[in-house]
Amino acid sequence: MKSYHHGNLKKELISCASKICERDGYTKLSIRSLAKESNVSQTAPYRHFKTKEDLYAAIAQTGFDKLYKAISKSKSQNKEDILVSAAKEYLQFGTKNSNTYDLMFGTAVPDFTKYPSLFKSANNVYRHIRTLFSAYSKNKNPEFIEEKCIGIWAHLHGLIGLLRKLEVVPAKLIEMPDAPFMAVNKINEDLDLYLSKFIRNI
Amino acid sequence: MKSYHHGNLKKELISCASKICERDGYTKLSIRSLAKESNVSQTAPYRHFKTKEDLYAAIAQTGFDKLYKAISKSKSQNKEDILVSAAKEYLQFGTKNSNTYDLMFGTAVPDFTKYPSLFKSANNVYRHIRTLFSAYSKNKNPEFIEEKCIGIWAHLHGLIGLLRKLEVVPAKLIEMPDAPFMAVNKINEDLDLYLSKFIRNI
DNA sequence: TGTATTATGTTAGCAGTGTCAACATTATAA
DNA sequence: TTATAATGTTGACACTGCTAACATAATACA
Repeated sequence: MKSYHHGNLKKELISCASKICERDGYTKLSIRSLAKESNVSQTAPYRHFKTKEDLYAAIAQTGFDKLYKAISKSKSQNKEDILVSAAKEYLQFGTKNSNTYDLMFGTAVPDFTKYPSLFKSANNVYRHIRTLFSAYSKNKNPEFIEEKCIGIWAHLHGLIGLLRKLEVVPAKLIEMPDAPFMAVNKINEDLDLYLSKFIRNI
Repeated sequence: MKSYHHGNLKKELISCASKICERDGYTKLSIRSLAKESNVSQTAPYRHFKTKEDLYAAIAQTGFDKLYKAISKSKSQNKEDILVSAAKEYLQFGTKNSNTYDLMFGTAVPDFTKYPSLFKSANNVYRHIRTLFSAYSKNKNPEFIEEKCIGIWAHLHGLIGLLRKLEVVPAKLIEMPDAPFMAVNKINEDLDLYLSKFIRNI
C-alpha cells in the first residue's frame, strides 16, 4: 500500500539521476524513465525541477561538492605534497567520474549564475585550489597567484578531457604509431611523477 | 521546377549542419529541421548519414580540418614565434568557435576510431603541434617532446573550456569577488603575453 | 542502345522525448 | 477547522531519431 505522496522524491531523483548520468552520460537521462524508476508518474519530477536543465544543475552541484571533498582530504605538513596530492585527486575524480565531470563542465548547464548554489559549489573548488597554491607559492603577489591557479586548473582540466578522448584501445596504436596515445597513457601510468614535476615547474 | 534528386545534398547537409551547430550548439541540431532547411524530405539525410552520430562525425572532421589550417598558417623564421602564434590560433579557434570545439572534443562522437577520416584529421592537429614544438625545443628526446606536447595541448584545451565557463557577465563580479573571473578575463585580454610566457616557461 | 542495378529521394508510421494544462490528494498555516 | 500551498496524476501536444516500403533517377554492363 503506497501513499499518494512519495515523501522524499526530490532527493531520490537527484541521487538516481546522478547514477544514471555517471553510468550512461547525461544525454541518456530522460525525465520520464527517471520518474518510472522512482515509481512515480511521468510528470511528477516537474514539481521539483521546472526544466531538465534544473535537474542537471542539481546533479552538477552534488558533483562539485564531491570534487571539493576529494581535493580537500589530503593532510600533510609539506605544502607541496598537499598541492600535488590535491591535483592528483582532482585528476582522478575527473577520469573516474568522467560522465559526471562532463556534466559539470560541459554545456548541460551553460550559465551557472542561473543557479546560485551550483555557482557557489563550483567556486569553492576553485578557491580551494587557490588556497593550496597560495600556501605553497613563495611569490605571494595576488595577480601572480591568480594567473598560476588558472594555469594549474586549465592544465588539469585539459588533461582530463584529453585522457578521456585518447584513452582508447591500445590495439589501435599499431595502425597509428603517430597518435598521441602513448604519451597520454604514460602520463596516466605515473601520475604522481608527472604531477610533482608539473607543480615544481610552475 | 525542382528535380527529384538534389544533386549535392551531402555537402549541403554538412555545411548547413556546421552552421547550426556553431550557432546553437550541437544538441539543438535536429535531422528533421536540417532536412527542411535543405528543402528535402525528413528522412533524406539518412541516405548520407546512417545515424546522427555519423553526421556529428562529419561536422567534427571539418572542424579539425579548419583548426589544422588555423594553426598552420603562421610563417616566421623564429621558431618560438611560430609556436606562440600557433598556440594563439588554437586558443582563438576554440573560443571563437566554442560550440564547434565542443562538438569536436565532447561526447557527441565518443570514439573517433569508428570514423577513420575523422581520426586522421584530429591526429593531424596533434602531430602539427608536435612538429612545431619539436623544432623549437632544444631537448630533442622523443619522450620529453611527447610529454611536453601533451602538456601544452592540455593547457590550451583546458583554458578553452574554462574561458567558456567563466567568461560571463562581469556584473556578477561585484557579488562574487572571490570568483576566478578576473584572472580568466585578464588572461583573455592579453593572450600574447600569457602564451609567450607560457611557452618560454616550458 | 537497352536494361539491370545501385544511389538517392519520398511517405507513413513507431516509440520515445520535454513540457504544459487541468485535475486530485495531502500537508501545512491561519 | 478550514483556506492555502505543496505534491502528485492524467492526458495531450509538438517534436525527435529512426525504420520499412515504395518512387525515381543515375550508372554500369550486355
